[in-house]
Amino acid sequence: MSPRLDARSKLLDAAARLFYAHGISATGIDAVIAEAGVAKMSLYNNFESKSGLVAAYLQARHEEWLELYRARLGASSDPVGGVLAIVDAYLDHAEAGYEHGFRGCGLLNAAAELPAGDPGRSIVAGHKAQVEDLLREHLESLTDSRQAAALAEQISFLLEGAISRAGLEGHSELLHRAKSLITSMVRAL
Amino acid sequence: MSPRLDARSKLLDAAARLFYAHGISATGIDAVIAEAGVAKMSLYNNFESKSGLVAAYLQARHEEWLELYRARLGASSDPVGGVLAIVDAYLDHAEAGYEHGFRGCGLLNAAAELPAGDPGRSIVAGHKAQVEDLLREHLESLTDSRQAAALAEQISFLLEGAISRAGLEGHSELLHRAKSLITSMVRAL
DNA sequence: GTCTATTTAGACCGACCTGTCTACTTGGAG
DNA sequence: CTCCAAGTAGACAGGTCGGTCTAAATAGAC
Repeated sequence: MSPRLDARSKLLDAAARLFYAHGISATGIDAVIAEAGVAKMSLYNNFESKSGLVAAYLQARHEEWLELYRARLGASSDPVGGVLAIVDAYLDHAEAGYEHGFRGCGLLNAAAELPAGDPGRSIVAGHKAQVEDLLREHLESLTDSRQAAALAEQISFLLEGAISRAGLEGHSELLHRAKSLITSMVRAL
Repeated sequence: MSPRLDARSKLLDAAARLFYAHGISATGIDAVIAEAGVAKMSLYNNFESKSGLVAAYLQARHEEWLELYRARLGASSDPVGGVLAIVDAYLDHAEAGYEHGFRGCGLLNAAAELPAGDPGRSIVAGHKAQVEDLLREHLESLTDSRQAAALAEQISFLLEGAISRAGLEGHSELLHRAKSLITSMVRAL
């Protein structure tokens, strides 16, 4: 691994921890490089600016979720399992060890503090749309496409709400309740 | 109205606009007093610190929602109308004129950028819990208390998710879709 | 008209912000 | 061994942050 890539990944790891725990604008450059253990110039050699680091952070969170999803999907590939893999990906995220507790979806939290026209908000909106799309694809194996689309929207709302509420409470219990609700909805098809 | 209270309400109005549009940590003291048209010392005569202003802002958003809800509730007081009054309160909020577009629930957005132990997060969690409680009370007139509690949780998740997604897209369409979904769920009881 | 409480504008403080620059060290490829 | 890209530590700049302070203006109570 080239040292340049090494510094870059150390910075992304540090940003992931600090941005998630304390928020983006509350986290300064100096805190990120101290947590990463690299020099300030290594940040500016790998990213255009703090905004560039933020964009990379958002992209990494999206890809991290996709990997959790794919790992869950590998285990079972029937349509019901596919829907539950999406829920479980969020559960895995919620139950990963966080220094300061679970605080909800990192992407949604980031969007909440980005200004109205910021490109980062599009990344987040795209992630949420993709999740709904994956839900719809699995559901189309279980019912007609009209109902699949409606159910995908409904389940994505349920999931989103459960994650937000769970993040406010700091633990994953509400997310488990959403999972059992979604499970019975999908099994009834 | 005493001038002191006048300055206080001008500050709260300005904070409401700026905190909602640009986020809390991205909004400086100087921006708030410029928007309010008052002197900096008027802020510190009325609030202990910026955190004090933020806490008052959160409280005001909660009370603002309660007033929207009560106004909607006055129109129709059957249980179904009670549930829909809650949804409509959020719709009224979403469709109020915002300088930079609808950006979701101001309370949830604020919580997203508050650090883990901040008392402001408890205010937000309390608001969400109270909304679920109001839902449950209305639903208990329509079904047994066990199902009322389960449905209240489910509807609060749906609402929360729809608001977040709608905020990402900048308009209230998704919230209308959630309303029609909730309407048919409640009418079926 | 006088007194008192409040608001005003703005200077000021130390801390922190993002971002740049320099000068030195390191380590792997040829 | 040499070279060079990448890393290092840290000073530095210009700006903004939250918060304090002062002195002048103002307005209501008496």
